[in-house]
Amino acid sequence: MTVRLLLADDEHLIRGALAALLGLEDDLVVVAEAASGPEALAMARAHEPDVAVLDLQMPGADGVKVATSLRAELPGCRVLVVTSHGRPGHLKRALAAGVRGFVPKTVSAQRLAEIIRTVHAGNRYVDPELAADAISAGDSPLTSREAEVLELAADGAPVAEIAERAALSPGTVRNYLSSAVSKLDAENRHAAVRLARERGWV
Amino acid sequence: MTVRLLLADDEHLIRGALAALLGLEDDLVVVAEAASGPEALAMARAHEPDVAVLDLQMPGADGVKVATSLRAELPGCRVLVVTSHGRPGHLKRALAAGVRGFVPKTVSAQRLAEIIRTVHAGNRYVDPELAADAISAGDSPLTSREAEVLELAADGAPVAEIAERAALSPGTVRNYLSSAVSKLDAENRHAAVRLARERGWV
DNA sequence: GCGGCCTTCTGACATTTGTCATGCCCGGTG
DNA sequence: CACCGGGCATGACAAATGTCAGAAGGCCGC
Repeated sequence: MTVRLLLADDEHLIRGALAALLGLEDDLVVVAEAASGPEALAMARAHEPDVAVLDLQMPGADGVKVATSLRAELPGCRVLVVTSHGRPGHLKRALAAGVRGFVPKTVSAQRLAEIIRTVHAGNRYVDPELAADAISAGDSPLTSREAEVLELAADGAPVAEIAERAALSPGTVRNYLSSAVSKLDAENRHAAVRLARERGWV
Repeated sequence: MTVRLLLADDEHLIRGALAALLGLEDDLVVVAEAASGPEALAMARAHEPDVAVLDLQMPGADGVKVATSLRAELPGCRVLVVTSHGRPGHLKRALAAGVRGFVPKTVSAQRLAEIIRTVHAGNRYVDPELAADAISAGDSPLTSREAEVLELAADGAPVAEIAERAALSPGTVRNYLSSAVSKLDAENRHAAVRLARERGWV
């Protein structure tokens, strides 16, 4: 019994190479490839694969967004996410989106093939190292507004602009930033943004 | 006549897949693989490949640093850099380090094989799109101190800390930051850092 | 329904940044 | 040699930011 695969990754080099390698396994067959989020969705609808192997960072819509849509449209399609930068928060969000497997790109193709079979069999697989990171990083201590404001502060915008974009008073924005900074034990808002990014909380 | 290759990339998945695909070409043979900068250097010394295919972002030492060392130790070894995020400044630095080819990971393996041959023949190859970006981005308008201070400001450290780490007076640091911000036409130092990063100037 | 937490605001204050003018020392260039 | 640009500094001022206290409304759980 063969497993029908969808591969989605914006890097042609990797996608092609992966397709070739996985295709060598005689129980795996790559039925579709995509280079962006929307394309991955379209391909999934058209080919109804058994397992979708998605890169986390793609133009258009990231792996988690695609996984969410896929979950709704093709419940029978298992989703496996592959990523270069394993941030703890991403793992959490991916699992919440119904993703069945989460692995870093540092695994070998051989290993990936095994994991694809595991996922196809209905089991879950999460890279042990990433899982440990996610557990040790814990949950975000930020309230939703704090996270929202912090995100708006990410590109170095001044308070006035953040306030406008969040439809809040400037004073409130400063209060949220201040509490986020103290919760994250950062020196200032910019360090806070960096820390929250590292832990995948924004 | 076969071309002996060194592959260096920290992502096992990609490196392995690439090795397999390039190995299919009958005039290419992968003689060594590495997962980090230092390992790449060691492998190069041990196997003396004709062409080294290096990822730009690797633990230990990045592709450009490795290329520089390689240039000195193995002048006969051509260097080809492959990257996911094609920042204009990186291209410039890579060429300055004696790199013969610079391509994004969005090319196909087929295309990469051709480029390897091109580079091995002594020619240069730079991805046209990246070249266009590099030209339109122009040279960095920052003096070396401005760039240095901006880099130290990257993780959100306060002026006092930057001053200490750069062995400068706080006032001087602020002057440099101020001039960098105005040269980059940014709203504040943090936006300036972001812009400089995007253009590959830090 | 009371206590607790989140959201939202205001006002006040200390600190940090951003900006500008000005000055000195140095290495190169005409 | 005189001049200029870059590196480095200081001092002063305005603006932005960080911190704190206080207060009102909403929602949830007990």
